[in-house]
Amino acid sequence: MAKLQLHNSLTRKKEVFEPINPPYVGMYVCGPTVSGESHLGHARPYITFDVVFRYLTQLGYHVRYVRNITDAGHFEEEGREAEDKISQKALLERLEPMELVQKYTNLYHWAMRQFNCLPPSIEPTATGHIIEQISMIRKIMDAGYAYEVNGSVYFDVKKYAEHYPYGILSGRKLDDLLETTRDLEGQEEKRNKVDFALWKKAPPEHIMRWKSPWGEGFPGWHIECSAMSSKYLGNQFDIHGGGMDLQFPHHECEIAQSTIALGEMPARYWMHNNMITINGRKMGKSYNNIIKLSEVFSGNHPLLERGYSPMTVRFFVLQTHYRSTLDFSNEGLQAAEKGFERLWSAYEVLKNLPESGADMPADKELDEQVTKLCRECEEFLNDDFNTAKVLANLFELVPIINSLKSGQIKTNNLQKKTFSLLKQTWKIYLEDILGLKKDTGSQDDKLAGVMDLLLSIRKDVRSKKDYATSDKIRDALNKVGITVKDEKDGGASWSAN
RNA sequence: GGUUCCAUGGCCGAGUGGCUAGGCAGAGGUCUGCAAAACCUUACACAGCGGUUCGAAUCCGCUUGGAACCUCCA
Repeated sequence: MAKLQLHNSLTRKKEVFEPINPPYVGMYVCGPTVSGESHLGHARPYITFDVVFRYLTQLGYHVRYVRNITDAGHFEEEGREAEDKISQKALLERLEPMELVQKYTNLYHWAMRQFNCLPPSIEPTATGHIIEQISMIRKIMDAGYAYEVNGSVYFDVKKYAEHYPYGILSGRKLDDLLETTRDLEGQEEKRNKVDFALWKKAPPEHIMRWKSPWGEGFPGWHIECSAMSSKYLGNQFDIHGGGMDLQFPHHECEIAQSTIALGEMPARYWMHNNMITINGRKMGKSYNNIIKLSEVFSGNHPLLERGYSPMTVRFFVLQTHYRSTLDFSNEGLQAAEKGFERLWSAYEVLKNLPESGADMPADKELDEQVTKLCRECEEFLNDDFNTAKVLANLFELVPIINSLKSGQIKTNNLQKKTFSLLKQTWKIYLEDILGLKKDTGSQDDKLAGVMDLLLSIRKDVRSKKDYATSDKIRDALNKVGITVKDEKDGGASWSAN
């Protein structure tokens, strides 16, 4: 079996994946800040790492997948809004901070279910781990790499960089940073502008606050991930994932914190997904170009021609390699929608084909082609999770599957084992690993019953060549969004959109 | 300004030296009462200029254009 290779941001190379304690794998992925609703850009890492989680599991690893919820709020450390994002918004919305956090956590979970993302093994919250964070800060202070000023604690980056490779992950050089970092307000307390906060003193109006050895305050921007990942996965674990925009400073700071407090780098493999762009520009609050997930689904947004289903979005994301940027467009989504529909209906056809095949394939070439296309899927995923290539192979199998159904390709053209390999491949890759599923339409049993009746009436009138009535039924159904397709054997199928 | 990355056919997107992924849209055909679907065939490409090589979308250099990070960010 080929080995799984993944691109390690730390070394900027593809490396063979070797877990620290096989068959166990620890994976930590930076989760959302639940101070607002998730947008399309957020969907990418969660879908990406869902596939990583699923594939590692498929390979037989016992994966502990930890994905945090940032509910303590990252404050805008340097200036402009020197206040906790969550509490600020809470005031505006006249909600309790935790009420707000709960609301958006629920929404986030809802969106993840829509995308068919498996829940992580542990989903720790920052507010639930204040003690762990404080204790980690203390270790860093004891080691002499952090200092307290006016009830806040900062990490001494300059000192750290004298002994450790600060910038190892992001390729930054401290000197460059010292030169180029802008002068912003609220920096006076720091010894150097590259220092970052481990603990922040809470101003009087700040609602979210906890007691600490340094007075009342709240944890700094980066410490929660270090504290929680080490608590649940150990000082060093296998994979740390997140968006590329977290590589610096967030993940670089995590490395510094863990190196001092725990004596080693937190993760061996770092994986970063690229951004979703819109008109070539990253989707983000500061660019004012975000489309919330609920808006994507409903189509209720000026940039959207209409809504797109969660599976369309998932498919759209998986058609691109996770380290490339993915540009949003209505055209792209609509192409994805059609493509996915075609792929999925072929899968349904395949599922309904009876197990068959010959002992010796009548068409050896075809048999080999099918086998190759199926087998390559594993190879592609092993090559840094190339979901795009897996989908391409499945698409290449679509005409073969459809022809098997229509009889243009006889089932004895394939070997029995090839036939079952084909079925297995689609089940495992499409459903289990890529995590795609049928879009849940509005169909219910009652509708299905009504449709059965209508189609059977229509079949009767067609047998009498009463095409006027036949077309009337089809046209009327079309108007309410139900498509009827006549099939060669005289039957008909329908689908609602 | 510093660091890093990208530039593929009408659109989206794989692809790290030779064997021209794939999807959507387009064209022609088969099937069909018609339609849809399906199936078959098919046009369209590697930003520009140099270089390395028997051979480059793929390696190197330059130019142009774009992006990300350096501020919260997936």
